[in-house]
Amino acid sequence: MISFPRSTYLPEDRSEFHPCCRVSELAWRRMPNRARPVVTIADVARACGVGTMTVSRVINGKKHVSAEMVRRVEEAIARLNYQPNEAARTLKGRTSRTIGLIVPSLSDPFFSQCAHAVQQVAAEQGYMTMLFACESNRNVEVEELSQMRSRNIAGILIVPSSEESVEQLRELRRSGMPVVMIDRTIAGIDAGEVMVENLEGAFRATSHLIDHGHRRIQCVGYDREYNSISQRIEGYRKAMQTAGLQPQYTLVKRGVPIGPKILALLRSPKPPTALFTLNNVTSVTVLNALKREEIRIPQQVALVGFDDFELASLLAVPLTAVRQPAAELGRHATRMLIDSLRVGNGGERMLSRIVLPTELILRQSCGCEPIARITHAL
Amino acid sequence: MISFPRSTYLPEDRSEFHPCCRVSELAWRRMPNRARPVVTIADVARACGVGTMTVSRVINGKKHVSAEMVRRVEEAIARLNYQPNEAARTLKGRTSRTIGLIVPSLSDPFFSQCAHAVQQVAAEQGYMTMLFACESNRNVEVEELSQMRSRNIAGILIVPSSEESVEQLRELRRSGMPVVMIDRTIAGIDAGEVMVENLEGAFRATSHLIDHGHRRIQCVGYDREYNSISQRIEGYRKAMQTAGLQPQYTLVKRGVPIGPKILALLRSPKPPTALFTLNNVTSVTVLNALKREEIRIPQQVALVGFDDFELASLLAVPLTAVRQPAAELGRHATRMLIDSLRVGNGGERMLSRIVLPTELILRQSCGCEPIARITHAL
DNA sequence: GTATGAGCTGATATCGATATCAGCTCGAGA
DNA sequence: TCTCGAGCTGATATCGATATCAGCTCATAC
Repeated sequence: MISFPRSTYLPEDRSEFHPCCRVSELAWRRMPNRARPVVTIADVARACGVGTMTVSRVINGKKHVSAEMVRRVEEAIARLNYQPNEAARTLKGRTSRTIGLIVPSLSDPFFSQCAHAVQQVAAEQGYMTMLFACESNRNVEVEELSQMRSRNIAGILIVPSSEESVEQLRELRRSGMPVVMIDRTIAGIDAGEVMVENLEGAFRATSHLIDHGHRRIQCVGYDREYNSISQRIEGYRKAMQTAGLQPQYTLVKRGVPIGPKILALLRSPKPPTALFTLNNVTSVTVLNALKREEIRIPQQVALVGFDDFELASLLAVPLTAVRQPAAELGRHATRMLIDSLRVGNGGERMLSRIVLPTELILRQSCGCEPIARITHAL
Repeated sequence: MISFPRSTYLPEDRSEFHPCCRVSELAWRRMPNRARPVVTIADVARACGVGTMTVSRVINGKKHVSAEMVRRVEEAIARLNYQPNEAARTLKGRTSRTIGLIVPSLSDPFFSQCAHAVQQVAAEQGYMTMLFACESNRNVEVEELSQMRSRNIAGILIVPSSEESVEQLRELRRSGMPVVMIDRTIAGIDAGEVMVENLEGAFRATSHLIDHGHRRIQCVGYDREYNSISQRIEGYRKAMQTAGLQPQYTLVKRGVPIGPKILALLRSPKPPTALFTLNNVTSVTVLNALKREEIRIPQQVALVGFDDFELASLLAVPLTAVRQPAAELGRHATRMLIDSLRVGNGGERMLSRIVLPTELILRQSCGCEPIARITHAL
């Protein structure tokens, strides 16, 4: 083996916090606040020889200020590189120009695409995005919601992943905080909703397998804790029922390995000839299991998944999947939230329900040979 | 085709902002601030019949308060569901418990994993994460950095994607704001750095192809605008040089399609027998092009990429790739930043340089048959 | 010539939490 | 008994921006 130079590399040293930083909570709180030299509105006012209100008016409304004065103040602002202190504005104005985004995870491309869109639309509209990833941990979600209140968040976008936070959310709504739920909803909360046509997408996916001549189609996924999953299950059931077929489910709790169950099922006397997976995590898990056992798709078992992803077309067997418009979801939700912030006063009127269509992307895992697209619109 | 019920679906209505919301910037600024009923420290104090300072002491230090008083105040806080107003704290204390994270994009799994780790570590340490995705747009990055100052961000984590922001960053550093650069660095800025062994990883990847008997190995990617890419290029060059081979580059500017270039190259008289792609976007682009032309990997051309991803093993030809510890990168950077916040006063001492090792994950695209792992440590 | 009001500007109070300092109580030591 | 200090508590000022209102100037109308 050829050798080569090494660069500085010190992972052990830093895998934990620096020793001098392991201070008690108490000591940490007593930490002196760093005094950063800041240019305030008073400095700008002094520089122009005017009062602070004049400067404030220039920064904001610009009404009732002479053109000459605007010029002078703007020049001083530029010269001093003044920037208004958002904390002070927030304190006075009661609401920050910041929206909170709570997602279960960012490792899932569905959520990260969604988050990306949210951040972009918000930025365009002058809002910052405070990001929270709760990793489906119930307590974390509750904690995060309470943090939001602390920080005078203007509104909340949430992919709810815990029934525990119902109480919190309801209370936030009562106090006038606009909330938009994305991808899933929690019953009993008067908030905006942006979802996809889960039932229709699942119906279409299942029907497609039926059209391929499959009769024993297994519905596979992680339980029905979210209503979006329930809707997909219902779409599957309806498609099976319509075709006079018996629905079959393999639904497990989060954390239970699903691969072995499917493999066992495929070795049973009357194995399913096709699988319908309820989300992309399930699809990938199942694909991994099938690959390990070298089960051929779609010859031995066909597969259609809910939720498409970028690399689906480059897989060993390109995956047929129901594409959800993740970025669109985020965009619509953000717009809805900001709309409701603008009309002010809780903006109840603006919080509505949007349901976006899905699209069945035909690739090879369902048994289709040609690559084609069927738009979901009927 | 079987028909099924449709749910409410109104995308056109909402593709833009609601008409009533297209207010001028002026009008929007004059929007009345919603008056939200808030429980303040004064309410808690009144409820206990004590002064606000006593309550403040209970919330924070708990020194110099009798046990009985602590009990009474805590009871009142719980009963009233009081939460301190972060804006007020920030205004008084000059620094918020919020860190800013700037990444080029969240659609790239490398960055989204990194962001996820950052958010988690920060949350554990009582910090919120303000997210910014600049989409490699120079002006946006500059704008975002100035927003940070406005919002009294405690510190900045950045995957820098623009030389334009050098000036901004330098000024922020001067004013005592801790900054940690992730994955890439910009010269001339005195900030923390958390990177991977790019040179070594690329050297190893290239050497592996050489060990497979390849002589014409093409280095493919999107220009050298970041130093991490430059280091990878240098690692490739060094490996080629060490083996007495001639390095060959296909480096294009962002936005230029790279697929056609590679295909043209493969049709030339002396085509490369192997490709080394400089990041995962490039790998995927090249894989797409090769698939379209049905070029077999590794028989017609072998491929090793820098940057591994979750689905690499499920691809038509499982990809051999240099794995970067994305989450580790985020974790270390966040720890470094928070360390430096804790020691306070700019925390210069704590801002150091960390370089993490990479790992070459052997799959089939390089020509290796068995699936095995070679740890990068030498 | 004076009244009126429109247009512009600044002094002051305010948002909520906390640093500072002064005041209070109580027990120990002189 | 008096003093002193330790321990606890509250009044006040402060952070930076803005709402409110008062004051000022000037032109027009009476």
